[in-house]
Amino acid sequence: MDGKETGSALIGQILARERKWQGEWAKARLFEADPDAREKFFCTFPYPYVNGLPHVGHLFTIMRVEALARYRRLQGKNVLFPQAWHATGSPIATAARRVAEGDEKQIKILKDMGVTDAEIGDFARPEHWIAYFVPRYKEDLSAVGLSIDWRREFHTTSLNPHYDAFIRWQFAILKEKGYVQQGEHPVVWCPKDNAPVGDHDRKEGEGETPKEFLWGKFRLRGSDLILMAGTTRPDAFLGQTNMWVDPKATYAIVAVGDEKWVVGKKAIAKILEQHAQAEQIGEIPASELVGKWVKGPAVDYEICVVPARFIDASVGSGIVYSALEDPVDLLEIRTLQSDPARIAEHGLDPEIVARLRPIPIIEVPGMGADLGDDIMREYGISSYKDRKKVEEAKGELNRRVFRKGVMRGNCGKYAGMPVPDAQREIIKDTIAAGDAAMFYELTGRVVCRCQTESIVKVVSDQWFLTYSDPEWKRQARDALAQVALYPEKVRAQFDHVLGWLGDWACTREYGLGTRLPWDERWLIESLSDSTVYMAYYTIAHRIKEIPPASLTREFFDYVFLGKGEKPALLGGADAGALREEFGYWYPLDFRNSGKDLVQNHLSFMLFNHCAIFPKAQWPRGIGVNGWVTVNGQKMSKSLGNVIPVRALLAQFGADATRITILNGGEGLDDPNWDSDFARAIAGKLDMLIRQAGDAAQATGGPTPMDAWLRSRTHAIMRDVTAAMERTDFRTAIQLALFEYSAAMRWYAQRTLGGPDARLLRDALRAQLTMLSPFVPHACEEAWRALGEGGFASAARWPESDASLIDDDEDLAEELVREVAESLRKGAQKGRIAKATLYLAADWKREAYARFDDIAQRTRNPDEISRTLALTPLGGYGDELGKLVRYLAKGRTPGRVLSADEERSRLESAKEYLSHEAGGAAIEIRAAGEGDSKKADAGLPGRPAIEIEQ
RNA sequence: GCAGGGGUAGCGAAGUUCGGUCAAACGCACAGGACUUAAGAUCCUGGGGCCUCGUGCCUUCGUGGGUUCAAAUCCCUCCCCCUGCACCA
Repeated sequence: MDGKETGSALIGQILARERKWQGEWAKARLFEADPDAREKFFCTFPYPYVNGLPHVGHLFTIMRVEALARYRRLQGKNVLFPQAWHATGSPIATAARRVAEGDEKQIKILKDMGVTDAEIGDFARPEHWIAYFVPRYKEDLSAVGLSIDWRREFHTTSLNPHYDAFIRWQFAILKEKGYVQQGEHPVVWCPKDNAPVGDHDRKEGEGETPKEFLWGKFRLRGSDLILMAGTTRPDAFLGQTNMWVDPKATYAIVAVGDEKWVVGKKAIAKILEQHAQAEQIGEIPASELVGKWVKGPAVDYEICVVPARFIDASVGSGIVYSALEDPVDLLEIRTLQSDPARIAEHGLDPEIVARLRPIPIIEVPGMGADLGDDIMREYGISSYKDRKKVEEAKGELNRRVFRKGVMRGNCGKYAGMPVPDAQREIIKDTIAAGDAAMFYELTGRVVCRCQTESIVKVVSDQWFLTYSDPEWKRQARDALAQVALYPEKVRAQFDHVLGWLGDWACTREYGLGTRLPWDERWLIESLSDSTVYMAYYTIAHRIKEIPPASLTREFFDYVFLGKGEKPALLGGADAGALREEFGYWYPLDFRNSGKDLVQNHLSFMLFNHCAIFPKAQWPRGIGVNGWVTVNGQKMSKSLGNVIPVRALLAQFGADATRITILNGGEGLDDPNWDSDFARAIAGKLDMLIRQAGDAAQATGGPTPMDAWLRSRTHAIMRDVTAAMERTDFRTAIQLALFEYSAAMRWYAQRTLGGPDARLLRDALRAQLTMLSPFVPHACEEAWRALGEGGFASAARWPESDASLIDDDEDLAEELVREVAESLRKGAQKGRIAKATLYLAADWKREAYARFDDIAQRTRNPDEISRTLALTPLGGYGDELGKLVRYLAKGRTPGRVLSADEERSRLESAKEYLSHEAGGAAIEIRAAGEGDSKKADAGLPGRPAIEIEQ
């Protein structure tokens, strides 16, 4: 039999064991949570999108919920851990359509997930994706041994009329409170399909989005024409000096509302797509504009229209305004100013042209008033022909202005504002004043699957959740203030997000989901139908028995808000029981997700709870974690290292998988899946079970080491408990598994195999209980081997008894450990006949104590020496100096044991020490006893050792 | 670019809040030893350099500076990695 087969036999055994315990738990209904007299704990993992199977990334996030759920259960809480499935949105619908179209790529994706040829056809129907993936997803999570109450399982969308009714209720309330409003919204649009082009529908240009451009209105003197100039720098309106036009172009005159806009001809289509009615009513050559005066936004003076070689009438609006700030503009105006022939040719007034120069409006620290000149000097630019340098300089200047710029005193109400703030304000003000309009450009080329190039279209009847609403934001901040965050560090990010979140387009035209109750043309978008559904879990198992026809506004109002009379239900269910159950479980105590959801889902959850529920029902805890890496590598489809959960289970079993993933990291760091660790841990778990069996057979009575083991294990229990409270599961595992086991080993060594049987079993029981959130199957097995009844998963979390924790015990064992180590080393060099231990002199102990005292205020070695020299210890001169130098290196001693304490500990450890020294005789002497040169060399906690061979 | 989080030994990862007990916990991997017929498991030991082997010296915590008697830890510069920047799950 080769190694491989042995391995697979072993894993078979492990899997069988795990299945057995999962069966036992189910039989005992251990995880089915119903309201009772106990304190409750309600925790969730966001329902996954069911277009695939769980992988190691999902596993980490859900395991954090699982570990906490099991921990709280052991603490005696009534824990609800439910799970449901998300099908809302377009990916499944799109993928199903592709299957219907026979798309090879899509079919291959399904086959890679184990779908057979015969089954493929079924996936043309979106609902089949739910029917297929939900049971398999559940199978995987069950095989992990998660303590989920599966009775409450459900899936989203209109395919589940109960949930559908719930979401319609939620939106009815949001609408009523004014949090859903219609407005304009730019979307990437296919002119041929006449439909939005989502990322999934693109042949080219994934991730490209519409970018804002403000078009400023520059009104022509003595005319009703308005020159439109696009800009990304509206702050520069305040320093505007002139207009640029393309001298060779002929511009279009377009009627927009009751205004006549002058734009490049290509811009007409853009106006049509992004604004209402527009009609070309004429045209005007650039030559008729050059030399004319216009009045632009945000200032009260007029500026002159000037030709520029770099302007292309087919880009943007075709017209640009200038503040003569950046190198491109500056170089252009200077070449014009030094070219009288060209000035004449365009019929410009040379004096006016000569007067054109920048108006400093922005202060950038470290730069002079003339930003353009400054940056050109820095880049050593002398001519516009230095194209590359000019572009670089322009970019750098823009960056500096945006990052560090502040509006100068001449900027009126914007004076003193950082540039980004000023931009925001100016956009708002100029649009409000009718002096500007917002337009969009794509950040890059987008091509629809139908081969047509996409454009930006402004949809005017899109529905929004108004997350920009100041009052709503204020409430969300309140909700954030009262929520516990794990880790607390993410609060900064949440703070930022709540401020930054704007209105959210919450409806879609295409996909799966719930129809907007008052405008059935629209589907509710997937991030918006999952914001308060945790409440639905509390009644999910009971609501299934109620006919959908009974799920009215009044029903949900009563159950979730306690409003109105108890409604009578079809089918005889009692709405009062649902109301009670909701009241018992809500609010949510813990929700955990990856850090990517902070900026949408988790923040939305806070907002929507504020909108719908009273403060007492707002979420209490949010956990956030990093992104899993696999054996140190980033996980990605292209690297092919996205490991499905089922593959991990098959290779390592549930327990090893569970503990490995949680041991991979904590906090916001990206956790790492370490296959080597997973392989190694399986053996350790078996050992735990064997140890439990051995402990059950042990018969010994009390030993001198018992106080130490109690102290040590209770200290670890205390620390594990603290780590669990912080959801620092990695720390908890390190302590409960490795530190705790190390303590047990030391105890075994020191008692030379004769442990106190009761203490040993107590200690082991506590360890198994602490480990059961991580490796529950092995713990159950060990639990029974230990002779315990019931389940480790239903045991009582060990409570640390502070009165048993004695730091002196550790100190004393440290001493033994130190001596034993020296003896072992000595014994390696040759047989030891006798070892004599010389304890430290009392003056050294006093020096340690005084050093410790002084170190409270200073660690400066000179100062400490000087202070100590003034005490009676000063008489030890050089020796004292050496000691201080040694201690000042950083070894702050803290407490030291007395000579008597050291002596008695070493006496009681004599047998052990002798054993470690290969049977040598051990003698313990006071400092200076006898005439060995080692006699005075002992230090507190470190006796000098004289070895005779 | 902006916001947030990171960069410590072959690898993973503590330590950074409050500067000094940090050549750096713990684990994995590796090496040596014990046990064993052997392998595995288990247990013990070791892992920057130097030697006078110690209460020794030197060198290290992304880079380069600074503050301090003392910096992985505080301040500044730069480089690199992760997440998000929206209507998408």
